[in-house]
Amino acid sequence: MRYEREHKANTRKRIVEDAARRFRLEGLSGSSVAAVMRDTGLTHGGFYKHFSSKGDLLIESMGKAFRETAGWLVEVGQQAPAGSAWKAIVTAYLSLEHVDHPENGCPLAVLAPELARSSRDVRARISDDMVNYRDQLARFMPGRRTADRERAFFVVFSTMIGAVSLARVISDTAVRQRILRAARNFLLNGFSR
Amino acid sequence: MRYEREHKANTRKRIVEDAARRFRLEGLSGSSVAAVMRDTGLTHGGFYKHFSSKGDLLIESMGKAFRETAGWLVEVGQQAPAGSAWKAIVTAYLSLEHVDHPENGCPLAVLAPELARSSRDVRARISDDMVNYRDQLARFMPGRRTADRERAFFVVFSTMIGAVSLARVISDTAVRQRILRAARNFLLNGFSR
DNA sequence: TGTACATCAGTGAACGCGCGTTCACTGATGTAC
DNA sequence: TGTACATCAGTGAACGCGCGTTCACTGATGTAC
Repeated sequence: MRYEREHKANTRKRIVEDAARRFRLEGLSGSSVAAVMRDTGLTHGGFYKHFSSKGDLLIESMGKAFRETAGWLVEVGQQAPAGSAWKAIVTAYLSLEHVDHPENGCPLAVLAPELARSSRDVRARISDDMVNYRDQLARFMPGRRTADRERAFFVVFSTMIGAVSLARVISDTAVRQRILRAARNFLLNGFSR
Repeated sequence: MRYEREHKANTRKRIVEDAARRFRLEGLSGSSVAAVMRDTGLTHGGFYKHFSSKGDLLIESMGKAFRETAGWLVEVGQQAPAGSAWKAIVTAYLSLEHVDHPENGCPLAVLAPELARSSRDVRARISDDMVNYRDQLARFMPGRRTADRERAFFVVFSTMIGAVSLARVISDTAVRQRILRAARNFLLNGFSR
Protein backbone atom coordinates (compact mmCIF):
# COMPACT_ATOMS: atom_id res chain seq x y z
CA MET A 1 0.00 0.00 0.00
CA ARG A 2 1.04 3.54 -0.69
CA TYR A 3 0.74 4.77 2.89
CA GLU A 4 1.97 3.33 6.15
CA ARG A 5 -0.33 0.91 7.85
CA GLU A 6 -1.67 3.47 10.36
CA HIS A 7 -1.98 6.30 7.85
CA LYS A 8 -5.74 6.20 7.41
CA ALA A 9 -6.41 5.91 11.13
CA ASN A 10 -4.11 8.87 11.74
CA THR A 11 -5.89 11.00 9.14
CA ARG A 12 -9.24 10.15 10.68
CA LYS A 13 -7.94 11.14 14.09
CA ARG A 14 -6.67 14.46 12.72
CA ILE A 15 -10.05 15.17 11.12
CA VAL A 16 -11.81 14.49 14.44
CA GLU A 17 -9.41 16.77 16.31
CA ASP A 18 -9.80 19.59 13.81
CA ALA A 19 -13.58 19.20 13.79
CA ALA A 20 -13.72 19.21 17.60
CA ARG A 21 -11.99 22.57 17.49
CA ARG A 22 -13.97 24.01 14.59
CA PHE A 23 -17.37 22.99 15.95
CA ARG A 24 -16.62 24.86 19.16
CA LEU A 25 -15.32 27.88 17.28
CA GLU A 26 -18.06 28.24 14.64
CA GLY A 27 -20.95 26.14 15.90
CA LEU A 28 -22.40 22.93 14.51
CA SER A 29 -24.27 24.40 11.57
CA GLY A 30 -21.57 27.05 11.08
CA SER A 31 -18.90 24.44 10.44
CA SER A 32 -18.95 22.91 6.98
CA VAL A 33 -17.45 19.55 6.08
CA ALA A 34 -15.29 21.32 3.49
CA ALA A 35 -13.92 23.74 6.11
CA VAL A 36 -13.02 20.90 8.47
CA MET A 37 -11.23 19.05 5.67
CA ARG A 38 -9.40 22.23 4.73
CA ASP A 39 -8.27 22.52 8.38
CA THR A 40 -6.85 19.03 8.07
CA GLY A 41 -5.15 19.93 4.80
CA LEU A 42 -7.34 17.73 2.63
CA THR A 43 -10.11 18.26 0.08
CA HIS A 44 -13.74 17.68 0.95
CA GLY A 45 -14.22 14.68 -1.35
CA GLY A 46 -12.24 12.31 0.82
CA PHE A 47 -14.38 12.95 3.87
CA TYR A 48 -16.71 10.05 3.14
CA LYS A 49 -13.84 7.57 3.08
CA HIS A 50 -13.69 8.26 6.84
CA PHE A 51 -17.23 9.10 7.99
CA SER A 52 -20.68 8.13 6.78
CA SER A 53 -22.10 11.63 7.38
CA LYS A 54 -21.47 14.99 9.01
CA GLY A 55 -23.59 13.78 11.94
CA ASP A 56 -21.17 10.90 12.51
CA LEU A 57 -18.27 13.33 12.67
CA LEU A 58 -20.26 15.51 15.08
CA ILE A 59 -20.73 12.64 17.48
CA GLU A 60 -17.09 11.58 17.36
CA SER A 61 -15.76 15.09 17.78
CA MET A 62 -18.08 15.89 20.67
CA GLY A 63 -16.65 12.82 22.38
CA LYS A 64 -13.18 14.15 21.71
CA ALA A 65 -14.09 17.65 22.97
CA PHE A 66 -15.60 16.35 26.21
CA ARG A 67 -12.62 14.07 26.87
CA GLU A 68 -10.14 16.84 26.09
CA THR A 69 -11.87 19.35 28.38
CA ALA A 70 -12.31 16.80 31.17
CA GLY A 71 -8.60 16.02 30.84
CA TRP A 72 -7.69 19.68 31.19
CA LEU A 73 -9.86 20.25 34.26
CA VAL A 74 -8.91 16.97 35.92
CA GLU A 75 -5.28 17.92 35.58
CA VAL A 76 -5.98 21.32 37.10
CA GLY A 77 -7.77 19.57 39.97
CA GLN A 78 -4.98 17.07 40.51
CA GLN A 79 -2.26 19.69 40.59
CA ALA A 80 -4.08 21.79 43.20
CA PRO A 81 -3.42 21.29 46.91
CA ALA A 82 -5.74 18.65 48.34
CA GLY A 83 -9.07 20.10 49.48
CA SER A 84 -9.02 23.06 47.12
CA ALA A 85 -9.10 21.05 43.89
CA TRP A 86 -12.60 22.15 42.97
CA LYS A 87 -11.69 25.78 43.61
CA ALA A 88 -8.77 25.48 41.21
CA ILE A 89 -11.14 24.00 38.61
CA VAL A 90 -13.52 26.92 39.09
CA THR A 91 -10.72 29.44 38.69
CA ALA A 92 -9.42 27.78 35.53
CA TYR A 93 -12.86 27.47 33.97
CA LEU A 94 -13.77 31.08 34.75
CA SER A 95 -10.60 32.51 33.20
CA LEU A 96 -10.41 35.05 30.38
CA GLU A 97 -8.24 32.51 28.59
CA HIS A 98 -11.17 30.08 28.51
CA VAL A 99 -13.62 32.80 27.43
CA ASP A 100 -11.30 33.86 24.61
CA HIS A 101 -10.64 30.34 23.33
CA PRO A 102 -13.88 28.40 23.00
CA GLU A 103 -12.16 26.10 20.49
CA ASN A 104 -10.14 24.55 23.32
CA GLY A 105 -12.77 24.88 26.01
CA CYS A 106 -15.87 23.30 27.47
CA PRO A 107 -18.24 22.14 24.72
CA LEU A 108 -21.27 22.80 26.90
CA ALA A 109 -20.52 26.51 27.26
CA VAL A 110 -20.58 26.97 23.51
CA LEU A 111 -22.73 24.20 22.04
CA ALA A 112 -25.38 23.39 24.65
CA PRO A 113 -28.24 25.17 22.83
CA GLU A 114 -27.32 23.67 19.48
CA LEU A 115 -26.95 20.20 20.98
CA ALA A 116 -30.35 20.66 22.64
CA ARG A 117 -31.82 21.25 19.16
CA SER A 118 -30.08 18.21 17.66
CA SER A 119 -31.95 15.03 16.79
CA ARG A 120 -32.83 12.58 19.53
CA ASP A 121 -30.35 10.18 17.97
CA VAL A 122 -27.42 12.59 18.18
CA ARG A 123 -28.26 13.51 21.77
CA ALA A 124 -28.53 9.85 22.73
CA ARG A 125 -25.13 9.07 21.23
CA ILE A 126 -23.49 12.04 23.00
CA SER A 127 -25.14 11.23 26.30
CA ASP A 128 -22.41 8.78 27.40
CA ASP A 129 -19.73 11.40 26.82
CA MET A 130 -21.62 13.87 29.00
CA VAL A 131 -22.15 11.33 31.77
CA ASN A 132 -18.45 10.57 31.65
CA TYR A 133 -17.61 14.28 31.76
CA ARG A 134 -19.80 14.73 34.82
CA ASP A 135 -18.40 11.67 36.60
CA GLN A 136 -14.79 12.66 36.05
CA LEU A 137 -15.37 16.16 37.39
CA ALA A 138 -17.94 15.45 40.10
CA ARG A 139 -15.18 13.59 41.99
CA PHE A 140 -13.57 16.96 42.67
CA MET A 141 -16.71 18.75 43.77
CA PRO A 142 -17.46 19.54 47.41
CA GLY A 143 -19.80 17.23 49.30
CA ARG A 144 -19.56 14.09 51.42
CA ARG A 145 -21.64 11.66 49.44
CA THR A 146 -21.53 10.92 45.73
CA ALA A 147 -25.02 12.38 45.36
CA ASP A 148 -23.92 15.61 47.06
CA ARG A 149 -20.93 15.94 44.76
CA GLU A 150 -23.11 15.28 41.74
CA ARG A 151 -25.51 17.99 42.84
CA ALA A 152 -22.55 20.30 43.42
CA PHE A 153 -21.29 19.49 39.91
CA PHE A 154 -24.61 20.58 38.41
CA VAL A 155 -24.65 23.80 40.40
CA VAL A 156 -21.02 24.72 39.84
CA PHE A 157 -21.09 23.89 36.14
CA SER A 158 -24.43 25.64 35.60
CA THR A 159 -22.96 28.81 37.05
CA MET A 160 -19.72 28.48 35.10
CA ILE A 161 -21.39 27.61 31.78
CA GLY A 162 -23.74 30.56 32.17
CA ALA A 163 -21.02 32.98 33.22
CA VAL A 164 -18.75 32.03 30.32
CA SER A 165 -21.64 32.16 27.83
CA LEU A 166 -22.64 35.56 29.13
CA ALA A 167 -19.08 36.88 29.16
CA ARG A 168 -18.62 35.83 25.54
CA VAL A 169 -21.60 37.91 24.40
CA ILE A 170 -20.14 41.02 26.01
CA SER A 171 -17.44 42.80 23.99
CA ASP A 172 -16.29 44.99 26.86
CA THR A 173 -13.41 43.21 28.61
CA ALA A 174 -13.99 45.04 31.89
CA VAL A 175 -17.59 43.80 32.07
CA ARG A 176 -16.45 40.33 31.05
CA GLN A 177 -14.09 40.25 33.97
CA ARG A 178 -16.74 41.55 36.33
CA ILE A 179 -19.01 38.67 35.31
CA LEU A 180 -16.27 36.07 35.75
CA ARG A 181 -15.12 37.50 39.06
CA ALA A 182 -18.67 37.72 40.40
CA ALA A 183 -19.34 34.09 39.48
CA ARG A 184 -16.08 32.89 41.00
CA ASN A 185 -16.59 34.87 44.17
CA PHE A 186 -20.07 33.51 44.51
CA LEU A 187 -19.06 29.89 44.00
CA LEU A 188 -16.12 30.11 46.35
CA ASN A 189 -17.58 32.37 49.06
CA GLY A 190 -21.34 32.60 48.57
CA PHE A 191 -23.51 35.70 48.28
CA SER A 192 -22.14 37.24 51.44
CA ARG A 193 -18.72 37.69 49.78
CA MET B 1 -54.77 52.80 -0.19
CA ARG B 2 -55.90 49.22 -0.21
CA TYR B 3 -55.04 48.55 3.43
CA GLU B 4 -55.81 50.49 6.58
CA ARG B 5 -53.36 53.16 7.50
CA GLU B 6 -51.61 51.04 10.14
CA HIS B 7 -51.62 47.84 8.09
CA LYS B 8 -47.95 47.84 7.09
CA ALA B 9 -46.75 48.73 10.59
CA ASN B 10 -48.90 45.92 11.98
CA THR B 11 -47.49 43.38 9.54
CA ARG B 12 -43.97 44.44 10.42
CA LYS B 13 -44.74 44.00 14.09
CA ARG B 14 -46.14 40.52 13.47
CA ILE B 15 -43.02 39.54 11.54
CA VAL B 16 -40.81 40.74 14.40
CA GLU B 17 -42.89 38.80 16.94
CA ASP B 18 -42.84 35.62 14.90
CA ALA B 19 -39.10 35.98 14.28
CA ALA B 20 -38.42 36.58 17.97
CA ARG B 21 -40.12 33.26 18.65
CA ARG B 22 -38.54 31.33 15.76
CA PHE B 23 -34.99 32.53 16.45
CA ARG B 24 -35.27 31.22 19.98
CA LEU B 25 -36.78 27.94 18.82
CA GLU B 26 -34.44 27.13 15.91
CA GLY B 27 -31.43 29.39 16.39
CA LEU B 28 -30.22 32.30 14.31
CA SER B 29 -28.77 30.35 11.40
CA GLY B 30 -31.47 27.70 11.74
CA SER B 31 -34.26 30.21 11.09
CA SER B 32 -34.70 31.16 7.44
CA VAL B 33 -36.35 34.33 6.24
CA ALA B 34 -38.84 32.20 4.31
CA ALA B 35 -39.78 30.25 7.47
CA VAL B 36 -40.38 33.44 9.43
CA MET B 37 -42.59 34.84 6.66
CA ARG B 38 -44.50 31.55 6.53
CA ASP B 39 -45.09 31.87 10.29
CA THR B 40 -46.58 35.28 9.64
CA GLY B 41 -48.73 33.88 6.83
CA LEU B 42 -46.89 35.69 4.04
CA THR B 43 -44.50 34.71 1.25
CA HIS B 44 -40.79 35.40 1.47
CA GLY B 45 -40.68 37.98 -1.32
CA GLY B 46 -42.37 40.67 0.71
CA PHE B 47 -39.81 40.51 3.48
CA TYR B 48 -37.64 43.25 1.96
CA LYS B 49 -40.54 45.69 1.93
CA HIS B 50 -40.13 45.65 5.74
CA PHE B 51 -36.44 44.96 6.47
CA SER B 52 -33.23 45.66 4.63
CA SER B 53 -31.68 42.32 5.58
CA LYS B 54 -32.02 39.26 7.81
CA GLY B 55 -29.53 40.91 10.18
CA ASP B 56 -31.88 43.86 10.60
CA LEU B 57 -34.68 41.52 11.57
CA LEU B 58 -32.34 39.74 13.98
CA ILE B 59 -31.58 42.96 15.80
CA GLU B 60 -35.22 44.01 16.03
CA SER B 61 -36.43 40.64 17.19
CA MET B 62 -33.71 40.30 19.81
CA GLY B 63 -34.93 43.61 21.20
CA LYS B 64 -38.44 42.22 21.25
CA ALA B 65 -37.32 38.97 22.91
CA PHE B 66 -35.40 40.77 25.64
CA ARG B 67 -38.28 43.15 26.35
CA GLU B 68 -40.80 40.32 26.38
CA THR B 69 -38.74 38.22 28.77
CA ALA B 70 -37.95 41.16 31.02
CA GLY B 71 -41.68 41.91 31.09
CA TRP B 72 -42.50 38.37 32.14
CA LEU B 73 -39.89 38.28 34.94
CA VAL B 74 -40.64 41.80 36.16
CA GLU B 75 -44.28 40.85 36.49
CA VAL B 76 -43.33 37.74 38.44
CA GLY B 77 -41.17 39.91 40.69
CA GLN B 78 -43.88 42.50 41.21
CA GLN B 79 -46.53 39.95 42.10
CA ALA B 80 -44.34 38.28 44.71
CA PRO B 81 -44.45 39.36 48.38
CA ALA B 82 -42.00 42.18 49.00
CA GLY B 83 -38.53 40.92 49.85
CA SER B 84 -38.89 37.60 48.06
CA ALA B 85 -39.27 39.06 44.58
CA TRP B 86 -35.93 37.79 43.35
CA LYS B 87 -36.71 34.34 44.69
CA ALA B 88 -39.92 34.27 42.72
CA ILE B 89 -37.98 35.28 39.61
CA VAL B 90 -35.50 32.45 40.20
CA THR B 91 -38.31 29.93 40.63
CA ALA B 92 -40.06 31.07 37.46
CA TYR B 93 -36.87 31.09 35.40
CA LEU B 94 -35.82 27.64 36.62
CA SER B 95 -39.16 26.01 35.78
CA LEU B 96 -39.70 23.03 33.47
CA GLU B 97 -42.13 25.27 31.62
CA HIS B 98 -39.28 27.64 30.72
CA VAL B 99 -36.98 24.76 29.76
CA ASP B 100 -39.65 23.27 27.52
CA HIS B 101 -40.52 26.55 25.80
CA PRO B 102 -37.39 28.38 24.70
CA GLU B 103 -39.48 30.26 22.12
CA ASN B 104 -41.10 32.26 24.93
CA GLY B 105 -38.11 32.36 27.23
CA CYS B 106 -34.86 34.11 27.94
CA PRO B 107 -32.91 34.79 24.74
CA LEU B 108 -29.59 34.44 26.55
CA ALA B 109 -30.25 30.86 27.61
CA VAL B 110 -30.72 29.79 24.01
CA LEU B 111 -28.82 32.26 21.83
CA ALA B 112 -25.83 33.45 23.87
CA PRO B 113 -23.24 31.37 21.97
CA GLU B 114 -24.65 32.32 18.58
CA LEU B 115 -24.83 35.98 19.56
CA ALA B 116 -21.23 35.75 20.76
CA ARG B 117 -20.27 34.60 17.24
CA SER B 118 -22.24 37.38 15.53
CA SER B 119 -20.55 40.35 13.91
CA ARG B 120 -19.30 43.18 16.06
CA ASP B 121 -22.02 45.36 14.52
CA VAL B 122 -24.86 43.05 15.52
CA ARG B 123 -23.49 42.70 19.06
CA ALA B 124 -23.14 46.45 19.37
CA ARG B 125 -26.72 47.02 18.27
CA ILE B 126 -28.06 44.39 20.70
CA SER B 127 -25.98 45.72 23.56
CA ASP B 128 -28.55 48.33 24.61
CA ASP B 129 -31.26 45.70 24.84
CA MET B 130 -29.06 43.61 27.11
CA VAL B 131 -28.18 46.54 29.32
CA ASN B 132 -31.87 47.32 29.61
CA TYR B 133 -32.64 43.68 30.42
CA ARG B 134 -30.02 43.72 33.17
CA ASP B 135 -31.21 47.03 34.62
CA GLN B 136 -34.85 46.01 34.76
CA LEU B 137 -34.04 42.78 36.56
CA ALA B 138 -31.12 43.89 38.72
CA ARG B 139 -33.62 46.06 40.66
CA PHE B 140 -35.09 42.87 42.11
CA MET B 141 -31.79 41.24 43.00
CA PRO B 142 -30.52 41.03 46.59
CA GLY B 143 -27.96 43.60 47.74
CA ARG B 144 -27.93 47.05 49.32
CA ARG B 145 -26.18 49.10 46.70
CA THR B 146 -26.82 49.22 42.99
CA ALA B 147 -23.40 47.69 42.36
CA ASP B 148 -24.22 44.79 44.69
CA ARG B 149 -27.50 44.13 42.94
CA GLU B 150 -25.79 44.25 39.56
CA ARG B 151 -23.21 41.73 40.73
CA ALA B 152 -26.04 39.58 42.09
CA PHE B 153 -27.77 39.83 38.72
CA PHE B 154 -24.70 38.47 36.95
CA VAL B 155 -24.34 35.63 39.41
CA VAL B 156 -28.00 34.66 39.52
CA PHE B 157 -28.45 34.87 35.77
CA SER B 158 -25.22 33.02 35.04
CA THR B 159 -26.43 30.14 37.19
CA MET B 160 -29.92 30.20 35.68
CA ILE B 161 -28.74 30.50 32.08
CA GLY B 162 -26.32 27.62 32.60
CA ALA B 163 -28.84 25.43 34.40
CA VAL B 164 -31.51 25.93 31.74
CA SER B 165 -28.98 25.37 28.90
CA LEU B 166 -27.77 22.21 30.58
CA ALA B 167 -31.28 20.95 31.34
CA ARG B 168 -32.25 21.41 27.70
CA VAL B 169 -29.45 19.13 26.49
CA ILE B 170 -30.63 16.33 28.77
CA SER B 171 -33.56 14.29 27.49
CA ASP B 172 -34.26 12.59 30.80
CA THR B 173 -36.89 14.66 32.63
CA ALA B 174 -35.83 13.39 36.05
CA VAL B 175 -32.27 14.60 35.50
CA ARG B 176 -33.58 17.88 34.10
CA GLN B 177 -35.50 18.45 37.28
CA ARG B 178 -32.53 17.52 39.42
CA ILE B 179 -30.46 20.18 37.64
CA LEU B 180 -33.14 22.84 38.03
CA ARG B 181 -33.81 21.97 41.66
CA ALA B 182 -30.08 21.95 42.51
CA ALA B 183 -29.60 25.38 40.94
CA ARG B 184 -32.64 26.86 42.69
CA ASN B 185 -31.65 25.41 46.04
CA PHE B 186 -28.17 26.76 45.66
CA LEU B 187 -29.29 30.25 44.70
CA LEU B 188 -31.87 30.46 47.46
CA ASN B 189 -30.01 28.66 50.25
CA GLY B 190 -26.36 28.33 49.28
CA PHE B 191 -24.23 25.20 49.19
CA SER B 192 -25.12 24.19 52.74
CA ARG B 193 -28.72 23.53 51.60
C1' DT C 1 14.70 -9.85 -11.27
C1' DG C 2 11.14 -7.66 -14.21
C1' DT C 3 6.47 -6.80 -15.60
C1' DA C 4 1.31 -6.65 -15.16
C1' DC C 5 -2.20 -5.98 -12.17
C1' DA C 6 -4.79 -4.82 -7.69
C1' DT C 7 -5.41 -1.70 -3.94
C1' DC C 8 -7.24 2.38 -1.88
C1' DA C 9 -6.54 7.28 0.40
C1' DG C 10 -7.25 11.28 -1.58
C1' DT C 11 -8.95 14.52 -5.66
C1' DG C 12 -12.11 17.59 -7.72
C1' DA C 13 -16.20 18.01 -10.75
C1' DA C 14 -20.90 17.44 -10.26
C1' DC C 15 -25.63 16.50 -8.01
C1' DG C 16 -29.89 18.56 -5.84
C1' DC C 17 -31.23 21.64 -2.36
C1' DG C 18 -32.23 25.61 0.56
C1' DC C 19 -30.46 29.92 1.54
C1' DG C 20 -30.61 35.39 1.31
C1' DT C 21 -31.80 38.56 -1.90
C1' DT C 22 -33.84 40.81 -6.23
C1' DC C 23 -37.39 42.01 -9.26
C1' DA C 24 -41.25 42.31 -12.55
C1' DC C 25 -45.74 41.79 -11.59
C1' DT C 26 -50.66 41.83 -9.30
C1' DG C 27 -54.80 43.69 -7.80
C1' DA C 28 -57.52 46.15 -4.41
C1' DT C 29 -58.21 50.64 -3.25
C1' DG C 30 -57.65 55.90 -3.09
C1' DT C 31 -57.38 60.10 -5.88
C1' DA C 32 -57.93 63.30 -9.94
C1' DC C 33 -60.90 65.05 -13.20
C1' DT D 1 -71.46 60.36 -10.28
C1' DG D 2 -68.33 57.75 -13.40
C1' DT D 3 -63.91 56.72 -15.40
C1' DA D 4 -58.73 56.65 -15.80
C1' DC D 5 -54.78 56.50 -13.35
C1' DA D 6 -51.49 56.14 -9.22
C1' DT D 7 -50.21 53.67 -5.16
C1' DC D 8 -47.95 49.99 -2.80
C1' DA D 9 -48.19 45.54 0.32
C1' DG D 10 -47.70 41.30 -1.06
C1' DT D 11 -46.55 37.42 -4.78
C1' DG D 12 -43.65 34.04 -6.78
C1' DA D 13 -40.05 33.11 -10.25
C1' DA D 14 -35.33 33.72 -10.54
C1' DC D 15 -30.31 34.95 -9.19
C1' DG D 16 -25.78 33.22 -7.35
C1' DC D 17 -23.92 30.74 -3.64
C1' DG D 18 -22.45 27.29 -0.29
C1' DC D 19 -24.01 23.21 1.61
C1' DG D 20 -23.84 17.77 2.27
C1' DT D 21 -23.10 14.11 -0.54
C1' DT D 22 -21.69 11.16 -4.70
C1' DC D 23 -18.62 9.43 -7.98
C1' DA D 24 -15.29 8.57 -11.71
C1' DC D 25 -10.73 9.14 -11.50
C1' DT D 26 -5.50 9.33 -9.95
C1' DG D 27 -1.19 7.60 -8.81
C1' DA D 28 2.00 5.58 -5.52
C1' DT D 29 2.82 1.33 -3.81
C1' DG D 30 2.24 -3.84 -2.74
C1' DT D 31 1.52 -8.42 -4.74
C1' DA D 32 1.41 -12.23 -8.27
C1' DC D 33 3.77 -14.59 -11.61
